[in-house]
Amino acid sequence: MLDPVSRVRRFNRAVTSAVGALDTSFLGRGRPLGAARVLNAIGHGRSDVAEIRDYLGLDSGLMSRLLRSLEDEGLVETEAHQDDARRRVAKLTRTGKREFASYEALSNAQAEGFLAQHSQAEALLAAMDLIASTLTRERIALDEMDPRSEQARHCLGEYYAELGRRFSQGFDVSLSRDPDAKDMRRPRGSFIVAMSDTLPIGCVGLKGTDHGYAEIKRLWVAPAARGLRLGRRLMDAAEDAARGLGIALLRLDTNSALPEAGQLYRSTGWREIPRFNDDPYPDLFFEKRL
Amino acid sequence: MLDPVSRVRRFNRAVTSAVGALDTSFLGRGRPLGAARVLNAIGHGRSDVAEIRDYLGLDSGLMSRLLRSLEDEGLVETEAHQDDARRRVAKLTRTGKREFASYEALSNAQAEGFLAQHSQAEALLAAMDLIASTLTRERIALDEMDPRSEQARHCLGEYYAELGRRFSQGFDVSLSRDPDAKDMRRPRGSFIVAMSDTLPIGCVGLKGTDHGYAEIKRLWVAPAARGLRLGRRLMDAAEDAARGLGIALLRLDTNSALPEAGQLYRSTGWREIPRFNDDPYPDLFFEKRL
DNA sequence: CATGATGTCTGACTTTAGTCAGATATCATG
DNA sequence: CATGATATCTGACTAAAGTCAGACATCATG
Repeated sequence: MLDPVSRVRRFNRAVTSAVGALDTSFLGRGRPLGAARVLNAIGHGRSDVAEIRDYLGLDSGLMSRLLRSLEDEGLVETEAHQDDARRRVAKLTRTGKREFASYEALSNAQAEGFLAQHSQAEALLAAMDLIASTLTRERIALDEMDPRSEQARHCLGEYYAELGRRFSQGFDVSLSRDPDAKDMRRPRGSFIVAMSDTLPIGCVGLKGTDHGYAEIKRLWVAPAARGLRLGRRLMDAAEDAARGLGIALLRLDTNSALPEAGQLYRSTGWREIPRFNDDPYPDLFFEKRL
Repeated sequence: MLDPVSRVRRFNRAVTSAVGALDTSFLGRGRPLGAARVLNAIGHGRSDVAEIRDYLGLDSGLMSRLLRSLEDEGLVETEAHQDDARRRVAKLTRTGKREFASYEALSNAQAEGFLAQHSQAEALLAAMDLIASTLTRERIALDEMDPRSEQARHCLGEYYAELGRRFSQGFDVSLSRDPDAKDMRRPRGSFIVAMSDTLPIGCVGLKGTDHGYAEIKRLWVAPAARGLRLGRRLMDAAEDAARGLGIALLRLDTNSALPEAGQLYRSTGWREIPRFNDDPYPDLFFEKRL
């Protein structure tokens, strides 16, 4: 059974039984799965009852009873929301935090055990990232962030590392015109990170200049997220941000060693123009009027 | 959240919710999940009631009732086992087969939809194969097969393709000493395929000769299964087969462009020897006394 | 062929999950 | 401050899954 559909279904079977095992491990602490899921949702920082209900897809009556049972166990306390006394916020008690930590330890041990099965953990992780990104594709959020934020810095680091691998002469940020963070923050510009769940998987910078145009910089998509047309989404978001800032003309530079980038630009209304800066790395220059 | 454990857990979350969605699609035919799972197990060729119960992890009482409900629907018939009238065998009626086909169509459509999400389906499939092989690692079966079987021929085809990619001069089977299938069948030799679920993911041949030794040929592990120490398992199985055939001396040839193979041989008791054949491709020769 | 083991079935349960219709308190609005 | 909307809770239910003890037929064995 080697056709694509069979391979996907083989994966589904493998994963379904693994998920079953994962569930039963969550049952190991003498609490039904529903209650365990609520406890863990609270532990992971979801405090609003409606938010938890929504996240877990529960009926309000069921949710209420699950919360009550956790309260009876002394793991959770609820109180009215500060701004709106109809809403309730749940938080863990000291015992609840301990219990949550046990679940966390269980999950971590499980994850470590899985990684340990494989002598090439990095390949395994890359495959998992790819699949998780695909599965959560429609939930990839493009968030405007400070270019100095942890998520942005992670993306930039990966971006530089990849340039270093793909440029025959390597890549040294200090030789390139590294944009000032201030230029990629409102009101001069913007920096957008694509987040899949908690993992940053792509970014793009909009860098304001004093020359009547803004530049697109640092477009990067994680290997795990390629093929999802995320580059296009990031570019669209950057252009939207530019319009919002009243910018009418965009420019960018790139390198012919990154053919997929050039192709993306050409297919989305960018026009090749002559060199407009003296950065040593790029050899292709584009412009787009919004 | 970029550490390995967080990445595994992100994958788990993504996959858990996807599996949930998969389950609800199985509910779309107006039958509880338990009954649907039994019906599909039978459709996939599991006929022994005990086997199904074991596969699905069901209590015998529950299993019995689920079978009864499928019988009441006219989808399944049971009869006593030929050799042992205590055991029961279940099979699908004509209506049952139609119903099973509907589930199959649903699963296939789901798989196709998933593949369509991704513009680089081959990368996605490779990642799924890798994870499925890892998850089902302990269920990888080493089966002795005819070297002409479909599974064996698939492995050999992949093996030749990989040699073609990795040898600087390419690889042409007709120039190499392609072993006769008869030499890799009992009683002269053996051919072993590693099966993960329905997917062949590795092979090794034991080729009998008339020179007082047998040769190990065609050791191959699918990219999706590398890192699981499957090469070692295959070699162990081949050596066991050789012992079973009363063979006391093994030889093999390989190429220094395949360093992982040479390392495996050296670390498992093989000793380098001078060239013992005139095949143009190998440049390294090993021997092992059993 | 008696005996204990095995595989399935039935009856009588429990637990968990989920649904739905109100009840109650609070909020936003005019 | 009356009114409709919103968030949560309670009570009363159903469906599905799972558990357990014992009944029954059949098998392997000495």
